[in-house]
Amino acid sequence: MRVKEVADLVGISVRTLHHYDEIGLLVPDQVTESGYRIYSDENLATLQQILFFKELGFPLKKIKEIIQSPSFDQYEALQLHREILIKKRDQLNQMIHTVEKTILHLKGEIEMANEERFEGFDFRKNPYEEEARKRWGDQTVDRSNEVIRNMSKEEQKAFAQSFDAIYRNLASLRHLPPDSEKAQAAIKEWYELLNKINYYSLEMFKALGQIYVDDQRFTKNIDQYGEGLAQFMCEAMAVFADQPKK
Amino acid sequence: MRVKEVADLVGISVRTLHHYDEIGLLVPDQVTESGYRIYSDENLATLQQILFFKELGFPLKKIKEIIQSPSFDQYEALQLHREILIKKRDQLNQMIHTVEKTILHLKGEIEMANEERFEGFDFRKNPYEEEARKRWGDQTVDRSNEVIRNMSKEEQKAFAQSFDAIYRNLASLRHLPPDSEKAQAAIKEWYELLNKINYYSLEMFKALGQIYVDDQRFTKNIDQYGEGLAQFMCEAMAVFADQPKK
DNA sequence: CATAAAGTATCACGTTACGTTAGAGTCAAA
DNA sequence: TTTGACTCTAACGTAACGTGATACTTTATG
Repeated sequence: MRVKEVADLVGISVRTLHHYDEIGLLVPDQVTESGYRIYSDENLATLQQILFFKELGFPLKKIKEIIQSPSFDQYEALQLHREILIKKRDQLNQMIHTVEKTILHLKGEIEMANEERFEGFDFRKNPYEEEARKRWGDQTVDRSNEVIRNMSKEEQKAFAQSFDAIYRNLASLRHLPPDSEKAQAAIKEWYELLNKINYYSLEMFKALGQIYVDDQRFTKNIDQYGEGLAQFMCEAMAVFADQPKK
Repeated sequence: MRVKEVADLVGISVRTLHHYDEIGLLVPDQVTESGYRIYSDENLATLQQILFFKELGFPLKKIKEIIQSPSFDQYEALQLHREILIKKRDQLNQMIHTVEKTILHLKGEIEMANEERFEGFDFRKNPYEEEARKRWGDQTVDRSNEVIRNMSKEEQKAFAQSFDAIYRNLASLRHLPPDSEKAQAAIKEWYELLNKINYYSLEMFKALGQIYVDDQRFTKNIDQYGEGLAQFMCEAMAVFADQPKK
């Protein structure tokens, strides 16, 4: 299928398909000698996933990460889609209820507080991002794991020891406030060590801390060094990332 | 209520509130001497409307037009909100069904065509725009009516006569194809006459033609000159607006 | 086969709706 | 009084296309 056919079938623009190709989000399986994009059935299946995540409010960059994640599984994604759609339907029922209450309020039949006006309406940041991260991990983490996998045994051992040392140090500091000098010094070491493996911006670093508590696998692993360490690190990493810029 | 309180209550950013004030979409009822915005309960009610239309995919510019339309009525808007929410809920049920079918397809239990993958998903342009236009009219039309109302009686009479003449001419041409030379010449006159009253871009002109058939009031009025004239004009105006640019 | 219209490509500026950062002023609580 | 939170304006940046232009390709028809 060429661009117009796909665009018409799906209800998006040709420009959108061009754009998705450009950014590597949906690359057609084939391109003719004259440069025409040919989309396969597989491309269409992927497009469905893309459009669904987009509908849920995910930025394209994030969608790309998700569907290209090693652990991404189409079947699992569809299960999530179904769950979320059901959740949204329930939310819609709540919204209908709120609007109905507002109508009654306008007719003077009931009282209504300002808070009630917005019940069921959720304008905050994409609430489904957490869900996706839990299922498909974080690309930065995945890349780090990849880098470590490609290290020599000696290098791996050296890093493992550094990891161990820092975890132990942090475990011994976890009774301190996350923003204390000692905690922050240890976190700085942690930040620098991670940046030896793979580039982490402060923002990524902070998000990683959040993953430590959100993802049971990380929490379990880290809390071996001391109960509550994952939570402590999460907070300390946020402080570190949020410190005033120099 | 000041910006942070409103932002936290509703789940939007302070920046958004600033932006809405800047573009005149939501202007706080009060501003302190130090320049602080103070939002009233009435402002919150308007914000609810704004956020709802925004959730439905309306551009802010359009939302502004709607809520500032002379015929905008909050009660009516809430009724529409309720209708649309119910529609969306039904659509969600369809989407759930489609996803479930996709899951079965993936498990090899059923066959599925490409078209079926996207059933219930609607990625086209805002489908609720028509609904809103029907209820709250078109700002350009409203402004034209306003201009005419402020004309002297002589001017009004002169324009009425010009309107009449063009309608009659077009009525006599409606058996021709909308893109015929004669039809297009008459439509050009119509375009120029309207632009004497109020500025119409080609895009607006085309949208106005659509209003002639969508809005019963216009259809009735125009079809007095000849059955099907509104439809004919709609098509001819679209041709005129879409003609190659010179 | 020739032609015209529809389809397709790339390029690049424009649009919309904020997000983000910076620097300065204001408010409220301790 | 001090400090931290809040608020303001200004302005650049970002994401995701929309739009218009120009040139090449494909398809259907006479």
